[in-house]
Amino acid sequence: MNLLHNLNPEQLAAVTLPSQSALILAGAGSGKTRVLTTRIAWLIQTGQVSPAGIMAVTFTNKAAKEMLTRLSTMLPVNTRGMWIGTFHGLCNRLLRTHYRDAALPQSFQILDSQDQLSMIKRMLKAANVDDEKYPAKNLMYFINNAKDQGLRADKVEAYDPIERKMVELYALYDQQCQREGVVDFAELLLRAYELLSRNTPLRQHYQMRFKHVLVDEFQDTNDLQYNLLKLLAGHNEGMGGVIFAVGDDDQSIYAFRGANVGNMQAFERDFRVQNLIKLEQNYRSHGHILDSANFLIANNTKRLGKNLRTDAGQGEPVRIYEASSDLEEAQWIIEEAKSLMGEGVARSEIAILYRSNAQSRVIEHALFAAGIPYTVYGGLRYFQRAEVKHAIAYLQLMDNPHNDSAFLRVVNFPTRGIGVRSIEQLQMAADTYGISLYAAVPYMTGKAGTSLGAFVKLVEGARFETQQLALPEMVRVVLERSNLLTHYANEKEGADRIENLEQMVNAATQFVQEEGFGQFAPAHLGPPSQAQVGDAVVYQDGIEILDADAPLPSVMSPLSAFLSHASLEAGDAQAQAGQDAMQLMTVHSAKGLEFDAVFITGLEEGLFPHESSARELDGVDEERRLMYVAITRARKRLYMSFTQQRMLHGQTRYNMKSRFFDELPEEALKWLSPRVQSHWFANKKAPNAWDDAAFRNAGSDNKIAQQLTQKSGSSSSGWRIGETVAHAKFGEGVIVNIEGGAGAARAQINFGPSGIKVLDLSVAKLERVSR
DNA sequence: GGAAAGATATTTTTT
DNA sequence: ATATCTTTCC
Repeated sequence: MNLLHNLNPEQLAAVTLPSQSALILAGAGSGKTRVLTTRIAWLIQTGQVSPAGIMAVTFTNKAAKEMLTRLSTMLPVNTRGMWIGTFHGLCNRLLRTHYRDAALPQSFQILDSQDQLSMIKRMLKAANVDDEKYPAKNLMYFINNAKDQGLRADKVEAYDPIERKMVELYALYDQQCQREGVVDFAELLLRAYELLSRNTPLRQHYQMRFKHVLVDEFQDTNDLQYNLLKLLAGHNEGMGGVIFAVGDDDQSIYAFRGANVGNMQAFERDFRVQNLIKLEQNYRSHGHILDSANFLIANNTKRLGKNLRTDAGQGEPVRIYEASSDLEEAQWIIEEAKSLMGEGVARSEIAILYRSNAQSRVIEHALFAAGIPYTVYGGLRYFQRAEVKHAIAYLQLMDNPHNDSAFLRVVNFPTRGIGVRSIEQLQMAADTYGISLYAAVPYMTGKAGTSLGAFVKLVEGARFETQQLALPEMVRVVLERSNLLTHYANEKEGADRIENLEQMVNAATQFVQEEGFGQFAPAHLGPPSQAQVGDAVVYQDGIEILDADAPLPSVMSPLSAFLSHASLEAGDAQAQAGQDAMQLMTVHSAKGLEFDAVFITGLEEGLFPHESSARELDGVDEERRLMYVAITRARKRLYMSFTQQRMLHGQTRYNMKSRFFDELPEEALKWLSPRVQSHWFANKKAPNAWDDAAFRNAGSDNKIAQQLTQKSGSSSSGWRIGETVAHAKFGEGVIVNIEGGAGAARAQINFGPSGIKVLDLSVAKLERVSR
């Protein structure tokens, strides 16, 4: 079978590049994943590298899985042992293998964001810190931010007393984590980075091993991730590691969580990239859609530069609708969606996108009322649910009793008469001796001592009893001994929770099978020693290196592995009923997906671009990239909508239409509601709200528009709240409020950049812009 | 220990 | 409007 079959010239060039670092600028829908996986397969097939010499990094488990699946269809190799995974997954593997060198306990556990926050709250309380002045969330952000930049507390520069205190608390937090044997997400990466940078033989070992490092979504890397990659490639040591980075600066939408697009330019410079390949052939969208995307994104400066092209025809125009309210916007979406489904478009091929989650509600209501099946992306994932986290906490305590977060979560759940008072005492004892809560239990006396002692016995008993058991049975026993099942059985609404708990046995079974734990030593042998596995233990300069060919089961117990898995892979959201349903999601979560038809909703100033983006450096550029991502999700049909009036935080808001409309090519658009001319004011043209030609051209589409057009009344002044008007000095604005009766009416008008003005309607010269 | 009332915050998200 | 967290009261 020929791997290179059906690749276009750019793709082919990228796949078959010589062994040098390269940057692949891969536009939306340009076959990025295909190039990445084919490159790996090609390198292996041509004998340039063995599967063990490859590392491929992604950001999400989904992307990693996708890569593995595709790779195994291309090559007859066992992908299980390969180093393909997320940054966090691979760092976890590295740290498990070298836990001693990384100064971690063998069964260290991973805190998810929830655990991290609760741990910080606890720490603030214990340290008697004013949580008004130092909110736990801020501190968490501060700590993660520092770690994402590779900075320990002693390296963070503090410029004021507040920051100095935060740094102090950061140090305290790290100490506490170390004491408990837990690491947060950022710590996984930072630890791995420090491990490799301090331990030269180890670093060199991996540098020699990974001849080719491939990185997906490179524009999303943060500073720490980039530095880690540099380290692995032996960038400063002439180790000749080769990085194949694939990314798209135009789709960089995660600056808010530390992603640094600048890494792309830095990479080009640092690695003297001679091979910059642009994948600009788009295989997804029709012409008008692609033109819209190209036009829009051209408004961003600081681009590496890229223009997508397609062989598909122009296709349908992008349809735009101005609704009178959010409710009516939802109504319109449903009408259009129904007509699409009438044309044979599957429900699951229709996506409704919004900038923020709060917008989904109205749409959901409308869909529900119309009886159309839909699924909302996001929401609680399986391993995040309270009952599942409780069960996990018992397992965590059995594997590492010093995890205080786990301890506190279940010490009195289900209730066993251990109240706040007892916990306070216990906490004090733990603080006094600098030990974990679990370890402090023996110091407790009296009634508290008895009940806490009973809890410890419960955990120890469960551990003892399950020593001989395989993971799924172990889970089963824990569910029963913890009394979680009985507890929820007595609850009114406990049925779903019980089901989720039972589900955990299946999750464990599946995990054991997929990760190959079944064929290795059962749990009662404990984690197999390296000698038992006998797999490539290398000694260099007295430092023991378990070669990473050793699969996961040889470096950790099934339980530890399962707990890692629960933290690193939170699982799916709702048990998705397999039925054909419309897809609702934020623009962010739509990244990487594609649909036949896409609705981009709420295109209003303040919402999209979001108002908070105005405050951030290059914030609007990022919003524009977000819009670019949204547009490029669509294959055949694209709809955009905005509304004059919308409920937000319990208040009615009147927003202007999004500036992004002015950045789209007119000839690709079809305004379904009476046309709002762009830039008419700047061009000194008369407003022509009722563009008759456009209206007539709208044809059948407009039946819906007409039906839905708001008929509700204008005020006695002749103007209506929500209406867009133009003023000679202030430009376009939206009427936010009208005060006073006929004759003496004044209007509050939001002119966006010029602010909100109160104008006397009998004096001010206003022009209608729409309707 | 748990329900009820009051306070608070509300962009985007993965690991 | 609403969800979530905190305080207050039985």
